[in-house]
This record gives sequence, C-alpha cells and structure tokens, in this order.
Amino acid sequence: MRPQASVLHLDLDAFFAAVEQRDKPSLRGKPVVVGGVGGRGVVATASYEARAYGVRSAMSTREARARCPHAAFLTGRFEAYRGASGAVMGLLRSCSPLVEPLSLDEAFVDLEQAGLPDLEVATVTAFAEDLRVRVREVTGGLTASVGIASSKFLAKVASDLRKPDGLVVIAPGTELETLRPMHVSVIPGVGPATVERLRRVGVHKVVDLEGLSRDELVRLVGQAHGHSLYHLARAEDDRPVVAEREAKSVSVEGTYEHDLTDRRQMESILTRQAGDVGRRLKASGLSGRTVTLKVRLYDFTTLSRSATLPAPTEDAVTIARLARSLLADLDTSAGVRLLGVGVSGLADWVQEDLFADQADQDEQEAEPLDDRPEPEQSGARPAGPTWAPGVDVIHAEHGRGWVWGAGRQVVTVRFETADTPPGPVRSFRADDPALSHWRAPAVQEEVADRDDA
DNA sequence: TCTGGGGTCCTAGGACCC
DNA sequence: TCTGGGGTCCTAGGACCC
Repeated sequence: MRPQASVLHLDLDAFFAAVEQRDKPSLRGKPVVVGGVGGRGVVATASYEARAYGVRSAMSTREARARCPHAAFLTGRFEAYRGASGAVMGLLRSCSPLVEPLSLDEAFVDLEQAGLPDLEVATVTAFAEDLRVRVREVTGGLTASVGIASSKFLAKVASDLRKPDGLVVIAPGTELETLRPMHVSVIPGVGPATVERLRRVGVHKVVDLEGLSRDELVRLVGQAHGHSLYHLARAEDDRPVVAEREAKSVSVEGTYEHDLTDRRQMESILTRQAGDVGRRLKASGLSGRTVTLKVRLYDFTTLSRSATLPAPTEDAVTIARLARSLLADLDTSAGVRLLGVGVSGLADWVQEDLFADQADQDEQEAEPLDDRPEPEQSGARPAGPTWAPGVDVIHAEHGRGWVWGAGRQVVTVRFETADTPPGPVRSFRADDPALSHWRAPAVQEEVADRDDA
C-alpha cells in the first residue's frame, strides 16, 4: 500500500456492447447482447439496457433470449474492439510510461510516473476527470469508469463503485473502512468455490475475514491463496504496476453445436487448430515445448493431456501430430462438445536457431543421449520403444531420418533431404505406430549396456 | 441439448537428482 | 532396521479472471 492514491484503474463500460452502439446508432438506448449466438453460446457483454432485464456476462445466450427477447444479439467484431482498445491504451501510455493492460477494456496506470505536480486527492481527481473526457474523445464516445487508490486492489474496487461512467478516489487512510462492509467476493481470486468455503465458516464480509488467522485461512483455501487473502483482507497490497508481461501459452479451442463422435472429424479440427496456434506463435516469434490437448465431453467433463517436446516448436505439423496422438488415448465415443490445442513452455527463440550449424546440432544430440533411457510409465499408458539419439534411424511418412532428441514420451527426428542439409525436424510420440526404426546390431548392444547402467 | 474463449496461477503426486 | 530432505520437472485438474 502506498502513502498516496497513485494507482489508477480504468474500465471501459459494457465495452463490446458500447462499441456496437457507437457504430450502429439504431442500437443506442436499446438492449444489446454481444456473445455467441449459436445454441451453445454465452453472453460476453450486455449493454446496461439489457442488464435491466437480468442479462449478465457468462449467462447462456439461450437464457438471455428468454429474459430479453427483443434485444439485439450480435457476435463479436474483435477488430473494432481492438481498435478502440488500442486508442485508449495509447492515451494511457501518453499519460504515464507505466500502463498495465489487463484485457481489451481494462488497465492499471501508475500515477507516480505520470509527472503530476503532486499526488493529493484533489490533483488525481482532476487528472482522472480530464482523462475520462479524453477517453470519450479518442473512442468516439465510449465511457469509462475510473478508480484511484493506494494499491491495485483498491483502485479496482474503486472503479467498480460508481459504474457506469463514474470516478471514485479512495483517500489514503480510508481503505479499511471502505473494504470492511463489502462482500468477500470483491477480493480478486475469491470466486464461487472460495465464497462457499468461507460461507461454511461464517465468513461473508471482509470484516469477518479479518477474524481468521493466517493458519486458518491456509487450511481453508491453501497456501498461496490463504496468504493472499490474509493480506488483502487488511488492504495490504504491494503488487507493482507491470508494463510488459510475456505470454506463457497460446491456445485455440472450439465448442461445437452438436457433439462430435467421428474421430476423423476431430482429427481434422485439431489439425486446423494446430495451424492457427502455429501461425500465432510464428507471428509473435515464439515457440514452446509443451503441447496440450483439451477435450470437453458431452457431460461437460473436461480432460487435458499434454506432452513435452525435447525442444521448442512452432511447427503446425508437429503440434497437430502430437495433439492427434494425445486424442488417441481418450475414449470419446459418447461425444465431445469442445476440442482445443495449446502450446506452453514458451521461449522467445525459434527452433531453427538450435541446429543452425553442425556443432550446435552435435551438442543437442549428445545431451539427451546418456541421461534419458525410456523409464517405465507411471500411468496406464504403455511405455514406448527406446529411441537413442544419434543411433536410431527412423522411417516415417517424411522419409528417413536420425533420432535427434528423445524425451520420455516424445522423439524428435531430423529427416534427411536430397538437397540441402539439415532437413526438417519433426516430433512424434515415442510409441507412435507410424514410426518404424532400425538400429545396427553392433550399436544395439552398446545402447543396451548404457540403458542398464 | 444449461454452461464461450483466451488466458493465469495453484496444487498434488510421481520421477528423478543430489 | 529403517527409511533424509530439498529441489526441479512433468502431468492433470481446478479455480479464477475478463
């Protein structure tokens, strides 16, 4: 918590719906719902006119239609939203070098870096009123709610207090009296599950939370969450405003109108999604080692399966192959409503750097050679064959290649090409039946010795 | 035919290492 | 006979956020 109210939180009101109303005057003053319009869609944003009928974010579109049949139901136009968001973020960055966007419609601004004459309540209040006018100017009429306080937590609480089109400054020293009567769900990280756990021990408001010891909280909600709650309940929050945060994963998923049962159709969806993921990775100059398949079954049971490559990839073919082979382990016969593919463990270097020349490649081959005999699998999945980098020759659809890295579950192969070495690198599940390999008898014994050791 | 899509962070258990 | 302890990596699932 800072001595002065120097953290600003800005939140654009009913953002997606407001952009639609701005761009289509016939929608102004009317209920507008933006989100999925299909049978399995949900509401992303409802205009305040639609909220009057009880329409809320995350509600199924089916229910929203029942509550407000005369609303305009629109799918999102994300290019327009990105444009408006960019204008606002640009404005904020012209005020302070330290701007932390949380989403398209929300950001923190560090006012200590804004060059204001001082950080008195009157000064930051005047600054924020001027900022709200300028937001309207740069967006063609969108309104923003703004909160200013001595920490991120309280700035966000403040921006929520007078929505829409409001401004609240929580004066330093008044944080606890503001917070104590509020429901625990104002605390970031306190969602339905935590609310229920707290309710069972008689905790409803922030003031009740202050009565719990640190140990009780940790027992109730876990180590990290418990400590965080203990401090936030006392308005203690030192989290800095951070301008740049690196992406940790990239994913694409889709929910289908009718449950999928055809494996080949699922595989072709995964292949397309892997292509999207690969394109987005390449566009950001990223690559990642862990490929995750996400499957939501007909009954909403959600499963994930992942495999980690020996080296990062952004290659759509590799991502697709791994995703499809992870799907092969799951029973999807009763129907799948959602499929998705993601890549995590991101590094901001591309795979090609690894084998730019022969010396680099030799290092990569040598490293996993000694340390990674194929262990017994811990789960039900049978162990794949043991692949030896630099020893085994692989035959697969791409032709013939040498094993280049062998993880527990994944083998990477560098294929030979007629023209210019090195050939393409592709990764496979170690137990992929599409692979066949050959190993000279002499080195077979040598490798067996090493595996025993 | 209740329940999106894109993320982040945490937990817990097993493998493995020193 | 008894049975370390910490640290890291990996996987699966869950809570949460906008």
